Amino acid sequence: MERITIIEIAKLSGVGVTTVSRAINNHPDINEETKAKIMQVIKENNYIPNNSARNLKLSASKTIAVLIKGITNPFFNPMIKVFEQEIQRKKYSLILQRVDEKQDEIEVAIEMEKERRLKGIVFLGGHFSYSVDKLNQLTVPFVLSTTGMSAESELNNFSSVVVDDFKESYRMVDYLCKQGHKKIATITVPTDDVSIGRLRYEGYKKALEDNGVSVNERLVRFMKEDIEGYSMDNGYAVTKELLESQEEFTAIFAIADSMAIGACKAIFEAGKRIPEDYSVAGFDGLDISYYYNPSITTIRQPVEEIAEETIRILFDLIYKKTKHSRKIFPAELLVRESTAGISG
Amino acid sequence: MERITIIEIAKLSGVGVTTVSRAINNHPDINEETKAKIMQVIKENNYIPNNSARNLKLSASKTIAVLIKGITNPFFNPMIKVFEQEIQRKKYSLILQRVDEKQDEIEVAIEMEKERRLKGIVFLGGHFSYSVDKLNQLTVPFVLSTTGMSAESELNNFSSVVVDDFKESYRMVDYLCKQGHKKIATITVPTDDVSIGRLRYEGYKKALEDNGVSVNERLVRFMKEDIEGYSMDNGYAVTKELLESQEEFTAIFAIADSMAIGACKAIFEAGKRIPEDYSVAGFDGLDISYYYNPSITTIRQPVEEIAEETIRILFDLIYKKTKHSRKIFPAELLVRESTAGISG
DNA sequence: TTGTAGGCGTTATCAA
DNA sequence: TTGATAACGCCTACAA
Repeated sequence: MERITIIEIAKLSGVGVTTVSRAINNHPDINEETKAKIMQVIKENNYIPNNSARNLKLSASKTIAVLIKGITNPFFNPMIKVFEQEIQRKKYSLILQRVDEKQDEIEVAIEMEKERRLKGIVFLGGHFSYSVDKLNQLTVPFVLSTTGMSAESELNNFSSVVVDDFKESYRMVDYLCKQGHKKIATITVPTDDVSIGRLRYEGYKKALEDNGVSVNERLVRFMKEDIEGYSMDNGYAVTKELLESQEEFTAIFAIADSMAIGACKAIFEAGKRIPEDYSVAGFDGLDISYYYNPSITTIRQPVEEIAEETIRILFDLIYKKTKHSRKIFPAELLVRESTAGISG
Repeated sequence: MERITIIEIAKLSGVGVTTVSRAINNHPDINEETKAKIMQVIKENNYIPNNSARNLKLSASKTIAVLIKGITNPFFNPMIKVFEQEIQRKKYSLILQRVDEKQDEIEVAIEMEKERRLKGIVFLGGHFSYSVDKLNQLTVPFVLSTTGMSAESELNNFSSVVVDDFKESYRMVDYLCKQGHKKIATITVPTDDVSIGRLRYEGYKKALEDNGVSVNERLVRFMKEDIEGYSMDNGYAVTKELLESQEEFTAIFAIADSMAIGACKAIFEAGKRIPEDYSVAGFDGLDISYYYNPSITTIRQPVEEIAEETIRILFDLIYKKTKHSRKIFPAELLVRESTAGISG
C-alpha cells in the first residue's frame, strides 16, 4: 500500500493540483462537476491529505490545545467534556495532550505551538512554575485552569481560572472545628511540594490556628512518595499507618476526595464507623464522593463553570486581544454523611 | 517572537544547515567542538525544530500511537501506565490519542499513520467494526486491546488481546445462581448495541438458561441513552427505576463496576441493605470496586497483563514480522462483600 | 474556472 | 568533517 499524493489525484482526475486542493478545502472558485469528480477519485483511492505538509505550509490552523497534567484524574473528566463542546461550537478543533508528571508543560506547549500552529492553549492542572523566558516563547494566548501557583507576584502575568485552594480548604477545616472537632488529622503533600496541595495544607493550618487549636505534627500525614499521588491507594496506606500509630483523632481531612475514600476503607477495615468514630472530609467534589457510602463531605469545585470560563477567556484573548484576566470561583462546602459533630 | 529556523541557527553558528541538522540529531560525523557551539546557539535562541517539516521529510519515526475510545474510563488508567513504561523501555515514543465515541477509530488511525509516520498502533476499548478496505489502508502493525468484536469470523484477521467477555459474564451470573439467586436483574446495553456490553449480556442470558432460570424481560434494564454510558449516574438512574417498578429481584448484575456503584447508591437511598436485601455484582475490577463500601463482587480483568501482552505482540509484529496473534486472558471472579447467598 | 511554480523547514545525498 | 541542493506533500500567488 503506497502512499498517494495530491499529484496522483490530480493526474487521475485529469486536472491540476490546485484544483484538487480547492476541492479538498472547499474553496469557492471551482466547478461543482469537477469538484464532484475529484472527490470521487479521492474516495476511490482512499486519499488523505498529509497533515505534516499542510501544517508546514499553513501559517495557522483553528486548533486549541489542552495540556493536562494527570489525565487519569477523574476531576478533569467533566472539564474535558466542556472543552470539547465549547471548542467545537466555535468551529475550532481540540487537541488533548497529556503531560507527564515530570515533564515541563511549557516546553511541550512551545513545541506543539510550532508543530500544530495552535491558536490557543489551556493548561489544566499541575503546578505552574513561572519562567519568564520560557513563557515568552509562547506566542499564542493561554489560560491556566485549576492550576496551582506559588506566589502572589505571579498572578498578574497570565490568565487563570481557579478556586482559592487556601480559602476553601480553610473553610472545610473551620467547619470541622465548629462541629467540635479538635483532633483533626490531614493527609496532605510533603512539605517540599509546591502544588495546590500545598495551599490546601496551609488552609488547614490556618483554620486550626484561628480556632485555637495548635497543629499536632503527628496528625499531619504526608502522601507516600512510592505510591501514586492523590490516589485511593495512597489515602488508604497513610490512614492505615495513622490508625496504627494510636495517635488520637476524631476527624480526618484529605486534600483530595480520592484519598478520602482510601481513608474510609482503612477506617472500615479497622472495624470503626464513619462518622460515629471518625469524620472524613475530602476536597474536589468528584462524582464518587456523592456515590460513596457514606457519601463524603467535600468541597465541590464548580468544574463546569471553571471550564466554560476558561474557554471564554481564551477566546477573548484570541479575538479581542484583551489583557490577562484572572478569575477565582467560589467553591461549595457539601456537608454529607461522612462527617458529624461531636460533643465534648 | 518570530519563529526561528535551522537556517538562522546555521548562519548564527557560521556553519551550514547540514551541520546543524547533524548536531541536532546526534549524527556521528561531526566535530565535537562545532557541535557544542551549535548547541549553544540553539539554546540561546530557544530554537526548536519544526516537527511538521521533520515528519514530512522523514520516512519513519519510532513512535507508537495508542487510540483510546473513552479516555475518561478509569479502567484504562493502569493500562496506559504500562504502555508508557513499556514503550519508553523500547526507546519508542508514545502518542496517546483520544477517539470520540462517534468517531471511526480506523480513520483516525489512518490519518495519524501518515502524519506521524507511526511504527505501530494500539486500539484500546470501543468496538471494532470490521471493514476490509479500511483496514488495508493501515500499513503498520496494530493490536486490539480490550476491544469488542462481534463475530467469530473476524477473529483471525488481526491481533488482539482481550478477555472472553461472554464467558466471564457467564461465570459471574452462574455464581449468583449457584448462590441461590433466581431473580437476577441486569443493567446492560440496548439490544442494538454491538460492544463488549453485548457479549456480557449474552453471558448473562446463557448462565440463567443453564441454571434453569428463564429470562425475565422486566429485570433486563438498559442503560439510559440520555446519560453517559457505563457511568455511575446511569447505573443509579436505571436501578432507581427498577426499584420503583416493584419488580422483585434479589441480585443485580451490572456489566460495569461504575454502574454497579450507581446501583448501590440507589439501593441505599431506598433504605435497603447490601447484600442483605440485594446482592450487587459488577464487572471490570476497577480500584474503586475494592474501595467501595461494601466492596463490590466483580470480575477482575488482568489489565496490566493485557497491556503488557499487547505491547509484546505489537513489537513482535513490528520486528519479527509475525502473523496475527490472538490472546485471551482469563479474568478473575472476586467475591466480596456486596453479594451473599440466599436460602429460599 | 483552471494550471504552473515557488516555498514552507527539515533531512539525506553527494561532492568537496 | 562539512556544505550545497534536491526532495518530502501541500497551498497559494500569479498567470492563463
